Amino acid sequence: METIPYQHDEVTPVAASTITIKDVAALAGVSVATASRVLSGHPATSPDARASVAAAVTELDYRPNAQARALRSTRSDSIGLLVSDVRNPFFADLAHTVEQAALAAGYVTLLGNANERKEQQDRYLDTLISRRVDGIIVAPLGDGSGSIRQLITREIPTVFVDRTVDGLDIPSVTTDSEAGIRQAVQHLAAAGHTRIGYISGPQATSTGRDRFAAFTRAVADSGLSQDPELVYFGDYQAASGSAGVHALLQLNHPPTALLAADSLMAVGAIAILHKLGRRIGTDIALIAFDDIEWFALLNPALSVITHSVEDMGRIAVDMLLQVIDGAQPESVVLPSELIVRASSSSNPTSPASVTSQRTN
Amino acid sequence: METIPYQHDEVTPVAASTITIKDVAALAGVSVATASRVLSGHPATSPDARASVAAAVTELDYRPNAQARALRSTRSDSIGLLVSDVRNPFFADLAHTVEQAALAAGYVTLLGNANERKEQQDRYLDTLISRRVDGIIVAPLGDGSGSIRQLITREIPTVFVDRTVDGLDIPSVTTDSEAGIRQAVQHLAAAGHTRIGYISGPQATSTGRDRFAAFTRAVADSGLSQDPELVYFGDYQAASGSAGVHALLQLNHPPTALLAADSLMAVGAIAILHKLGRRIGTDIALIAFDDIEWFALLNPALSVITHSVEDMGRIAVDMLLQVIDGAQPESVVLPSELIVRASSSSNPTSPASVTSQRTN
DNA sequence: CGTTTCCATGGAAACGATTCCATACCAACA
DNA sequence: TGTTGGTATGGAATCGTTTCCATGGAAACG
Repeated sequence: METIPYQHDEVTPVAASTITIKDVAALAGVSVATASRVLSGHPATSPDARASVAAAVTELDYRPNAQARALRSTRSDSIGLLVSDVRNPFFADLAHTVEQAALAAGYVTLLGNANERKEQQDRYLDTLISRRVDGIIVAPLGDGSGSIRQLITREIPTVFVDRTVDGLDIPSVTTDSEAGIRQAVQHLAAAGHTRIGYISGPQATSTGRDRFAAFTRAVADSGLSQDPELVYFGDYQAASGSAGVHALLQLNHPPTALLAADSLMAVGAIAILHKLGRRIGTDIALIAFDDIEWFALLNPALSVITHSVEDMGRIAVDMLLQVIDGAQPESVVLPSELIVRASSSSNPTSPASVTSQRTN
Repeated sequence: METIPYQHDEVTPVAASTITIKDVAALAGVSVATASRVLSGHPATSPDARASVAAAVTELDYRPNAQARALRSTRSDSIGLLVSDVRNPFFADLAHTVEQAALAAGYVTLLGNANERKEQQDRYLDTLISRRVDGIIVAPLGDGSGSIRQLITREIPTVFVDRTVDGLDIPSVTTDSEAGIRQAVQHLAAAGHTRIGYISGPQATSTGRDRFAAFTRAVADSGLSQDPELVYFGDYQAASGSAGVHALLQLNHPPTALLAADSLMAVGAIAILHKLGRRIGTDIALIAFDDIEWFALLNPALSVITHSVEDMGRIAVDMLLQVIDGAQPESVVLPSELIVRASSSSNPTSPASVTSQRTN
């Protein structure tokens, strides 16, 4: 691809490998100290100094070195956001909200991706700590072991988001899965389902445990089958959703309805149900935790348990700023709610789900 | 939420507000210089020194200050990735691939989100430059004005990804849209469509321009209608996909097939087509640029023009590492290809698309 | 045994900002 | 006029590293 090399069609500084505040001060005819004061908006500066420094800055096209500034002032004006999986639309949305909210407050966001793996989480935590970010928002994974403990020992401002870690006293903003899951189970029970298959998240995450516990309670309270075989433990990734459906449909008494604990596993579930020729909303009911924009575009539209990712991100940033300021904000629990669409409209008398069909 | 305060159930360093290399050196009984050499793997160190420093490091749980290191060594071991929109699954996947590839090469990735807006792109570029990242991968927006010019004047290692900017001599990895779009148009022409509506990306992006040009050429070469009214200019966001469908269907001679220039606009298009009761693949054909995993799960499954985001991310990181090492890699152009699914199986004789239906 | 070579080491100077402290100036007051 | 007080300024220390340079000792060579 031929491109025209850069042309000097306007006055640009020569070479300018590295321009420091010293150069600015020299050109402005003031000391480094004064230049620094002007640049950081210190009140004790004369109009003269402000003018000449400003002129020098634009002429030299000076950009302060954030490293040096952070080293001396112990603030980096950056926060870290550690999510479990950027490809999960829920976390992509969260990243977007957090990043925008942080930017508005004058912080840049460093995004890390744990890939649902503890060692990657630890690696990124170490990196973020090493870079001396001013605070960290993390959707944690695992128990309190490993690098996560340093958040406490080093007193690094931290907020947990979506998930928590038992035994760590860190403010969090999470979702109350209980309400949404209860509504979903009751909704399915009302349609006559007695055997609901549950594709659970990993028990190494608090959401995995909480949602599973909520499901267990709801099933018991509604008098439905508590057959442990109806629960498949996945890992919040699409492939495990497929595997879960596969396993559950092979049971002697397969479920007539399915509840997937997150959106990616729901995607996996839908994919394999399509492949097996099971009609969602007709042969089998399906509800997913997490609302994704295009879930409503599926045919049939997917019933979901929704919770506000915008609120979660915004509040998390808000809380983190408070922690950075030395406050100790209360943890926040956001509501969840069932949205009924066509995918959960089937009832258990549909023909295809009565007999168990072996698939390979 | 009651949690048990952190317990000292193992030997942990006291308080440890900030542990520097000086503390490590003191405990190890060596000088700071030696400690530094051991830590950075300098060959000129004795086994004794290595052992005692290593012991001190673990005992104190020392983490080097990345700011200070970067300040002195002018390397930050970090790269910046500036994408147009994290919520776009294509860029989420790209972010994931880039981040993993960079991590493998020992770099952390700072993710910025331009939100398809030039001022946010400039803001993030300034920030990344300020933080002295070792290199930048950016899916650029707009012309060569604003902060983007600094990438050249400051000689910052940069690679363009997905998009380019005219007149800037920077290596890039992009997709050859031509082939895929030509296949799509020919496929639709073969089914008898003569009026294809095109929901274009913004002309401020190179992909927006390239794909539009490719569409125009393909339509001309296939002898189809070149009516300029059949083109709607969107902004790569979902809402503009809806707006585009709305506008195109209101024409006196509405199109019988639609081609959307990216996945988000396709999502918007699908949403409004559902709402209007137009059956995709029956009343109207639809093809989208960008393949997203769940596009195949839609009913009818969506025909797409696919290109490999994994290759793109991997190659971009690879090229950036080369540029950082002082090389000048050649730009890479990846292929695109049509995948035919059910959404483009309709032909123009379907009833609903013959008359123009006013909608509001 | 004397000289050269090599290697491990420590002192100290950077890196580029912020910030403490002392100073010089000017206005205001007694 | 002499003291006070406030304000703008510059010099210099500092943040936590890396790295240059000099040094000392041991090994290797003649």
